[in-house]
Amino acid sequence: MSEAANPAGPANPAGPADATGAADTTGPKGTVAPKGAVGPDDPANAVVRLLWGPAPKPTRGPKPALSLERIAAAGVEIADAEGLGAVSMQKVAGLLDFTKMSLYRYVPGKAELVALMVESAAGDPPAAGPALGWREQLTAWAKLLAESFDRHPWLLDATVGPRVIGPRELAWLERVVAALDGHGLTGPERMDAAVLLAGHVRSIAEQSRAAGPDGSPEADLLAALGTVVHRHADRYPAVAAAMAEPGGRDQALDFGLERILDGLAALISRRTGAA
Amino acid sequence: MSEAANPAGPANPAGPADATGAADTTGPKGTVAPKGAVGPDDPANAVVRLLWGPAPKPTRGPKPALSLERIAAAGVEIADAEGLGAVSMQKVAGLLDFTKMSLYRYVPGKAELVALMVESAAGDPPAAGPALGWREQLTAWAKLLAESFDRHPWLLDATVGPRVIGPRELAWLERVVAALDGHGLTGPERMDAAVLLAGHVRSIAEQSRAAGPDGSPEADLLAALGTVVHRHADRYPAVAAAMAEPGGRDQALDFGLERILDGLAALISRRTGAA
DNA sequence: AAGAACTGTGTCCACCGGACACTGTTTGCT
DNA sequence: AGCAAACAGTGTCCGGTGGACACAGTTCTT
Repeated sequence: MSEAANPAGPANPAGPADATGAADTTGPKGTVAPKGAVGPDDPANAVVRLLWGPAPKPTRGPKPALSLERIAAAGVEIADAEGLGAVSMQKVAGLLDFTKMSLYRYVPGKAELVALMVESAAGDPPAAGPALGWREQLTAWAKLLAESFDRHPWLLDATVGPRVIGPRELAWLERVVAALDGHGLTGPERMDAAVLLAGHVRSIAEQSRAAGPDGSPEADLLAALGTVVHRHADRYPAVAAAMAEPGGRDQALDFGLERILDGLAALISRRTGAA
Repeated sequence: MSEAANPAGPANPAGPADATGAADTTGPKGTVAPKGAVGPDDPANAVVRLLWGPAPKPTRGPKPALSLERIAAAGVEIADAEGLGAVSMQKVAGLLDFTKMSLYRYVPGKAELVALMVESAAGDPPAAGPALGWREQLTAWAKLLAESFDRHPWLLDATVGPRVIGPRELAWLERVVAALDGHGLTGPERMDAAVLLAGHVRSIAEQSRAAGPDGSPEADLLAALGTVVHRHADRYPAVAAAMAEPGGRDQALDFGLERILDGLAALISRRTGAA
């Protein structure tokens, strides 16, 4: 109880600034790492087993007092409140009244913790609605995904870079591909369409996070951008003019969505002959 | 010379795993931070001054031995070679044969360093070609942006989260908005179109990074995904079917681009009356 | 000449992820 | 019934990180 006693010791509400990415290509395991690079089972398959694997065993030692679910939930709680940068092993452990190292009995490392958090926070995709047309299905899908990003903005940070995707995330992909089944698109095209759609929702979520709720510190960034553009209006005339026009903010999601769906509709009607 | 002597001491080619985001909303300055939250000049305006200048002063002390350009270039060099996660103050300083703390004379913190790196690594957008139609301009723009992400994959990590955008980045935005001028779109619509386009290129770049060059460790992730999908083909039938189909990979960028441009063309022709 | 202003350095700190040896609990096997 | 193996949680340690701060050295202005 000595280490994780008071998780909020000194008065620093946020962790240290941290803008690093997840460009970990050589494997996080071991300082020496005698193995070549990616063995057949150790390096990235750990997270595969965690996300997909069967429960390891009903073995005999003492019963675990924790669970992957509780750990992931604690991480999500912290990330929701203070951002992904504030999620650390000690904070998560402290929230559960355990020591940091005990977490390593369940999770091989921080990357895997984040992967579990993503799976936990990503909701379920909309149910398969065979009655609806593909366009309605994809629209509902995009709106729901946007809500997910809105509820857990740190998902944007947690889902950059090469990583293993989990069952929940794959279920989202499945919904899109399934909705596009039987409209003349090839397999790769259906996948590409899914990426296109997800990418759009993602970038809109990022933009709306940059704008901030209203009086938030992020709002200053937007204001700063406005100031800067206005002050250099000679170098950026088109942007300055576009920003000067009044008009609906928060239309970005729908705008891009309509454009994408129009483009898909054009392709589909071209493929299926006519209407 | 004692601290930054041998930057590659123990044999760990990559830094520790790090998947944290940049969700720093309460200000990186000060452990106590007596100020409210975002004063009128201190917190985020530092990076604005850095990116948008002017050069602070031609003052009198000893002449600086470093420059923002050299520092940013060193950071870019490290990030290109080992990823953004490997960029640390000491590594950058070591590469320049300086001490870590000397960097803080030029750069208020790591976040600002990364911002400078982004500005330095982001190339220039294609020149304004008034002779070309909007569609050709946007196509060229997207291809060039994709190349930029391909040359510096860490840009994907460095450009997540709320941040101040720099002159180079704004120039990219300007090109898109300018290309769409005079085709019946409103200002916000032109901006939304830019976000749509940039988001697509971004997500494709992310996907192609996840796929990896060929025999890279990232390729294993893709293989793992294939295995997993195949093993759970009952739960993800549409994805399994789509992935089973042979067909062009690396078409994702063009596919989405064509869809988006088709969608924009539809809107434009609707707005301008006819073709 | 003198002093102000600035640059680069050394030392310190809190915190991070993680290794590892250790104690204590549980349980299956004999 | 006993016992040893297997497992859970802990404490301590380490290298690395971003950053604060006081200090020495250099240069320009007065």
